[in-house]
Amino acid sequence: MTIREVAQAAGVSIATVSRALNGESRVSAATRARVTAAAERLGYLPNELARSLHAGSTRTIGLVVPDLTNPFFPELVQAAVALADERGHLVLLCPTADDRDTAYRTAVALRRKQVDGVILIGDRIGGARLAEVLRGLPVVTVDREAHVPGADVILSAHREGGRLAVRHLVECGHRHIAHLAGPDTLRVSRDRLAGYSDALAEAGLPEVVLAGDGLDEADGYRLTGELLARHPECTAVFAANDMMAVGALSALRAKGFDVPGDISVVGFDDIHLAGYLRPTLTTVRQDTALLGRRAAAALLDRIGTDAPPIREVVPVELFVRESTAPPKNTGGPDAP
Amino acid sequence: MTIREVAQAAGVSIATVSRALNGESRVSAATRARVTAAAERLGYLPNELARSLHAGSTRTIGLVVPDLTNPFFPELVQAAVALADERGHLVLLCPTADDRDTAYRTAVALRRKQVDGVILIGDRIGGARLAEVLRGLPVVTVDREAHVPGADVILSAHREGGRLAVRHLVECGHRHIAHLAGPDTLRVSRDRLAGYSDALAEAGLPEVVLAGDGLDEADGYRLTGELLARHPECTAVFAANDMMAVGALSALRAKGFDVPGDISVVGFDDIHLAGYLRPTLTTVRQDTALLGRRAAAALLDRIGTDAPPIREVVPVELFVRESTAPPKNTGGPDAP
DNA sequence: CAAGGTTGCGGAAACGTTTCCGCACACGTC
DNA sequence: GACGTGTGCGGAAACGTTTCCGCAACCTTG
Repeated sequence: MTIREVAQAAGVSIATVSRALNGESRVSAATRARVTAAAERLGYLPNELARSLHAGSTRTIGLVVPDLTNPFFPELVQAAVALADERGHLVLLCPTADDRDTAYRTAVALRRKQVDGVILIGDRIGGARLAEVLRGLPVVTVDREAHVPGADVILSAHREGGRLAVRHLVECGHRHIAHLAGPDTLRVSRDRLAGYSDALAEAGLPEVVLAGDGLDEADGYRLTGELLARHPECTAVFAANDMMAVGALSALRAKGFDVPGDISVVGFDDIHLAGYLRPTLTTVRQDTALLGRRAAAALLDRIGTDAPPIREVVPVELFVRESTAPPKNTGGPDAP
Repeated sequence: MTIREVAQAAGVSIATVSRALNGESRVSAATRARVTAAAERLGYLPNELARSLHAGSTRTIGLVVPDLTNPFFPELVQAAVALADERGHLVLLCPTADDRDTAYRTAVALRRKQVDGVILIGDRIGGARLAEVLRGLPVVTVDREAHVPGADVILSAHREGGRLAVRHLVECGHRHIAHLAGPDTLRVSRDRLAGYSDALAEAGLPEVVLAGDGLDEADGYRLTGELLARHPECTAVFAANDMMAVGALSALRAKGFDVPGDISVVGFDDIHLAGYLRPTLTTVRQDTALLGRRAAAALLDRIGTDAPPIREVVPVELFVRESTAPPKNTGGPDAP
């Protein structure tokens, strides 16, 4: 079903069909009616390929995401796609398994498809080859500093989140607050640690940092064991993420500690599980949906215009639940 | 960077460039070397739009999914995209919010983009208009019977899953097993209910079915209250999904019942939470990744060929955890 | 050495749009 | 009545490929 058949059916030229259907001026009401009727009757749908080839724009963007299995990403992806849709763009979804080569291959494929722009999510991709193949294309990176020159950067306020979490513990009255840190190869780990340090510096309190190789439950469990052995004075723990906090809760339960009676625990991420644990977990939530929306909006704003790259930090929010309370012995500000 | 510039740089015609880069025969080794060198040097990437326009195939498929926020879908999507990638296809991701109009709009957009095929996921979409716009295009529907004529159908074994869950309870020795059903407007609810009935019929046991308006925690909580009031003889509950099972656990805890001591509970879906509840939840897991892989594979198999539509049921698996045990009073087969 | 086949390559058509340019015609104006 | 002005429309170019067809040169074969 091509424009030619519509033209024939309406008894006009293809140029006129195109003008009539695109709302262009310079076409009489009568012929426009005939053309739209014919198009309707034949079920004509313009071939977007041909349109794009001519126009040099596909109204399609690429979304490169490490791993949808990680619960952090689906909401972000959903929000980004929804915003793109609102603004008339489709999204090519490309999981990369957080792998540099795959990311490069993907970028090449996206370029060949002539996408109008690319959103890059994830910490572990980048590199000169990637930057090279993306050169000249609008790019937005999410949750990592750009290794692609000229890219917009949308970040979650990890550092501010760490500060919020620890400030909450300080305000509860805790004086010895430990941090179960993630690997310092990850920016998020470093930023959350920095926030922890900020808050303790503000309050003039000492730091106790235990760093793990990973960010999962096992790391949290193990580090908590070490913590109890080496720093018995601590009455509160800020874990670098919720899964480590889950491990911490298990370890504390195993050793007979009450949470939050003996020790308070704060996590980071607000995974779904957090509200179902016993006790429910105080944690910091990233606004993943907003992150996705802002990333897509930034990209679409940049397409067409040649605005300078922006850098935007999306706020996080502290959710106080059952796992934090004033310390029993020392007494917090609210204690008698 | 077009093929023309490469041709000029290599001192040959564009036809020769095309042949050289596509591994076609009929081009001498010397010129091929010159051409590939020039292409490499200039960083030439073929414009896939033009290729597709000519070839009538975009190597792109559409993936229409209700809602990525539902933890059922991301893994499925990931697997489908991964398989498509393996076979050289890209994926346009289209969330529909489970809405008929959006699904229709989406289908139109995909058709205009000339996708080679479409995977439709979700229960609530369909309709004559959708079928009309998709006519002639390879379509695979996942987890619902096709309302699109000629579509392949990939299903999870919901009925078999219900049967497995209830058979497990029967084998534990339960004689009064209730079902907390979902709304009968949903095929999954009906199928799981059917499996429940199958297993009880096999065992010659009576049915006790309470149906809710939805499938969430609140429904599970409310129905469990009714169940305890009206059917005190029941020692086991099969909930239509895990969230209802979570509600059931809460209700039972609230009324002072021990799980599995007094009452056993089985869910369906194996959501992440299931392994973290107290007690951990016995449940049936759909193989969402396999569902996604099979859907994508079926679609790609169908593109090009004109094989007849297939119908495939992907097996489910029972995960026995802490929430099920033989009944205390009556004694199961293992009881003294 | 002529005839026929093979090899390597270029010209040009085709895919389906959009849009520029130009043509014909009607209309108003001097 | 000649002349601009504006309106409505068609022809054709262009977007960047792939591929068909044809042409020249070479090789084989009798």
